[in-house]
Amino acid sequence: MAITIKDVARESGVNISTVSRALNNGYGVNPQTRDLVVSVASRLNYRPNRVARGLVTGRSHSMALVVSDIRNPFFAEVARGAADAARTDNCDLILCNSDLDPVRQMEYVKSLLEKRVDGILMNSVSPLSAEDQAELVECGVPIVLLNRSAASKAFSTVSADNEAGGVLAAQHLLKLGHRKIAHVTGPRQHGNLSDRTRGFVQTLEDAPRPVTPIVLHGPFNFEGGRDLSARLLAEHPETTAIFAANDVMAFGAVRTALDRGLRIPEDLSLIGFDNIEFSSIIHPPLTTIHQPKYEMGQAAVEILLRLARDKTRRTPESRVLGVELIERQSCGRRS
Amino acid sequence: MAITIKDVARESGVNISTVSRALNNGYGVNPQTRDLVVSVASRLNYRPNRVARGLVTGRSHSMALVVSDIRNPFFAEVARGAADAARTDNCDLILCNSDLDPVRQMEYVKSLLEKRVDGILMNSVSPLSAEDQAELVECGVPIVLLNRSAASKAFSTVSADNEAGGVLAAQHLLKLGHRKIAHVTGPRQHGNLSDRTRGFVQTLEDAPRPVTPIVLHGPFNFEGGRDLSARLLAEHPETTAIFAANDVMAFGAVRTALDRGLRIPEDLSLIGFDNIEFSSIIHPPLTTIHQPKYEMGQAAVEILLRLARDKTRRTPESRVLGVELIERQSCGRRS
DNA sequence: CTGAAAGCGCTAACAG
DNA sequence: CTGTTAGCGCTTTCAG
Repeated sequence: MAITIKDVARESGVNISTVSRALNNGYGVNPQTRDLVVSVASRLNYRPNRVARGLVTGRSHSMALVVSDIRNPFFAEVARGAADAARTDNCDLILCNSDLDPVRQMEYVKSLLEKRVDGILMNSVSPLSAEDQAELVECGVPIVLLNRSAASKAFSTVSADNEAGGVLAAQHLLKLGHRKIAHVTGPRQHGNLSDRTRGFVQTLEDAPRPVTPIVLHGPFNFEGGRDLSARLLAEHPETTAIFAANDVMAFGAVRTALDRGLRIPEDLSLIGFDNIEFSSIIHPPLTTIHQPKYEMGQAAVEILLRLARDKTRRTPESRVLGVELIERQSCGRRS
Repeated sequence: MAITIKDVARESGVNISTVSRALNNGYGVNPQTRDLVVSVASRLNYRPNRVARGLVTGRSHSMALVVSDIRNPFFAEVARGAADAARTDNCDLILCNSDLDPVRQMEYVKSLLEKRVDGILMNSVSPLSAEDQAELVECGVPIVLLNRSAASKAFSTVSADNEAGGVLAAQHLLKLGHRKIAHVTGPRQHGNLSDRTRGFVQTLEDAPRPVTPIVLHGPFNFEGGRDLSARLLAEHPETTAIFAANDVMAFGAVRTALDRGLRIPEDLSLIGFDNIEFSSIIHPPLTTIHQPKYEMGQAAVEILLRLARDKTRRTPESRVLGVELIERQSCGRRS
């Protein structure tokens, strides 16, 4: 069996509680005994059993991240921010992939609750039934959501300022003189996306010389971007600029443009959203709205940590982080 | 306080050990009492405390994944495979990012050992000192490495057949008639990479009409691929094909080629390694050697699971998974 | 089939 | 400053 606090106590000739004190806060213990205990512990290669400790303290020192799929570079970046923030409090991060399947998501959450995680960071609760959502609110473990959803008054949330991102995209295109503008995006119900769309459309319509963009909804992925923009350019070949709801959809639009022999940005301007790493690698480097993904993960875990400490007043807390226009080479003046 | 097994016992009028039996294996308990207990438990919304259980059973039901950076799409894919495999045994996956910093890596490992994880999946131990490596071997927790390193006889390992990948790349280029061939890769000490290089170079040299490739070492990233191939093409403009040690380096080479006005594959053929998602999205779609990343994560966790069960004979176990040539559009016949 | 009791390894009062 | 003691919530003999 592994070596325990008892062994250290016996070997140092003191009581286990003294060992515990010496090894933890260390205060209220004679420096000499403390040193002795510490040296014995290290000689025996003692490793405190944190699960035992967790049982008595009620804190597991672990947080969980439930995302649809870690292979999505957006979530990978969030995960890194979350893991780094967790580490500052000696917490570790449990990774769960839900594929947005409500059943899987609840299975994971239940298992996490049984493991007594100190907090859960989730990308969405919208696929969940009302009962399941209610259960989460009541469960006693702090939860922060990675967006603002209808149900989110009861949850803490962290999100980027999606609407402002839409505004930025519209302003940029307007400034470049575009008048035939389109927007390809994901499903209508998607909370974050409709904020982007709203900011974008409104800004265009409120312009001195108003523009009414064409808005197309489809799958929120590469194929969606590719197919939607193919349809768009077939029906509206006069289009000079496209705002894609995220970078991957923009990549799909790039593919379509290339396939149709269009040059970017000479014939078609393209603007994305997210600023994932590959937007600077792809050709042409993509102009996009930067979302502070790392910082979002970080902020979420910071909230979780605070909530985990204050077992008393646990008011949901929300943060909206700023976005930024990253000008690269996929947008040009109206041709 | 949360509701415990005692509450369920009291409410059902049986002893806690009966509750435990009823809720777990359930065998050796009267079906009637079992049903009663189950219904009471669900009525009270009882959540078994797995940390308490872990304390007595000695299994935490969690695995850890220590990678350099989850934002690397390669590791994200491995992570997904690992998480899915872990889930089949109700284990969860703790994510740690080391940035290949030996200090950080050992900090994480120690913390994981204290948490009594059932196994650790690590991308490398080579940055660690000999003492640290020895400590890992002795630590009593199964460890599997994501490559075959010098020290790895003592560890279980899972890796792709890197050498075979190099062979495949060489054969493909040879078949297309290339004679002026180069290889851009990462640092010399990198175990996996030297296997790729060896397979590649040897195949070229053993060909009926032997070719001696130019091999360039540099940073194992986009910039490395970009800068190395820039140097290469400046000094050896006659080069018609480049094998990059991974896709991201290949993307760097694409950038360089485009910057120099070269067309791919007409003027320059390019082949990568990994088959990350973006290699099919980039233009032109990249021909590459597919590494079964998901399956590697999966296989590693399967080994860990087996080792975690057999606390007795724990022979390190190794698996080498096959690779595959994915033909896309970045390679053409010698121009 | 069920109950009683011991104990996993640790922390946290409470005495002294 | 240090030892004693009582658990944390659960599983697991061992009796019955």
